[in-house]
Amino acid sequence: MPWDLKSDRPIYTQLVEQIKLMVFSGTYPPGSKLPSVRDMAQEAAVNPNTMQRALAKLEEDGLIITHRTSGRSITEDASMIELAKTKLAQDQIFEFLEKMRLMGFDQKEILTIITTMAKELK
Amino acid sequence: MPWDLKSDRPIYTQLVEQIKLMVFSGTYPPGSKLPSVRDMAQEAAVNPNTMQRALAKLEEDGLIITHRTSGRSITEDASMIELAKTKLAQDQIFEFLEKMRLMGFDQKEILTIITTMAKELK
DNA sequence: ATTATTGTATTAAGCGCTTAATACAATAAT
DNA sequence: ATTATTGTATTAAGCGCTTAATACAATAAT
Repeated sequence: MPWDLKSDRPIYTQLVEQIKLMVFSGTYPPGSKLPSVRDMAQEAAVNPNTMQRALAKLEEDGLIITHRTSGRSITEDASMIELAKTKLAQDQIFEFLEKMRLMGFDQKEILTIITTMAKELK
Repeated sequence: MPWDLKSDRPIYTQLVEQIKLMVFSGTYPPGSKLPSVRDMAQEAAVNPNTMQRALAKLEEDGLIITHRTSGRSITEDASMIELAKTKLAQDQIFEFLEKMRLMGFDQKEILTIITTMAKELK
């Protein structure tokens, strides 16, 4: 099942984002083992080099740990994951509110629209 | 004043987005004249070719009209602008809600977080 | 001990984006 | 009539991203 990748942004940044979401949602719990670079690359239908680049970025951020020859795993630090999750959520909201503000919506309108849509999604 | 451009996405798409926001917010009202490609390029601190590309995209979307030698202007069709504005807003919200859902937040949490942040921004 | 799997590195090619330097035709401004 | 301004087009260069094809060292699995 190839992942949902658009062409309007570098692929590796999208991989970083999607893997982050999987970590935050518990698809890959703290301490769990990740598939190999090659397997993940095939799963996402990208070149291993590109997946490698995404994983390297995640390691740089401290979310993932590399064990030289036995693959990679998610950090054991659950509170750190929780922190990163909260930060991502806040960044998303801030960016969204800022864009809506620039479009000329005021707070009241924004809240009305979002509650309506949230309910529609069941 | 150079515009706020990041390096994680093509510049021309960011120009499209920012110009759209200016149209939606009324900075450039329906029917109003736009500065020349060269002027806008200098204002945003990008190459004229890049700005040209952004403007061509906006014209393709019908938001802007080109008058061969007397520059460009915003469409007179105010209702069409309003429609595009609403669509952009909904797309933003949908994308945001989807990302939050993938992170594992439920509706109630999302609404709590966003109302809190919206109030903080005054 | 041998084999398979791990992350990692390198090289070459192709692609789109961006910039820079020009040039041109059409026409608005003078 | 002349000049300046408009959008537009072209060419060349550089850059980062992505892929493909390999290769290697370390070590887990057998």
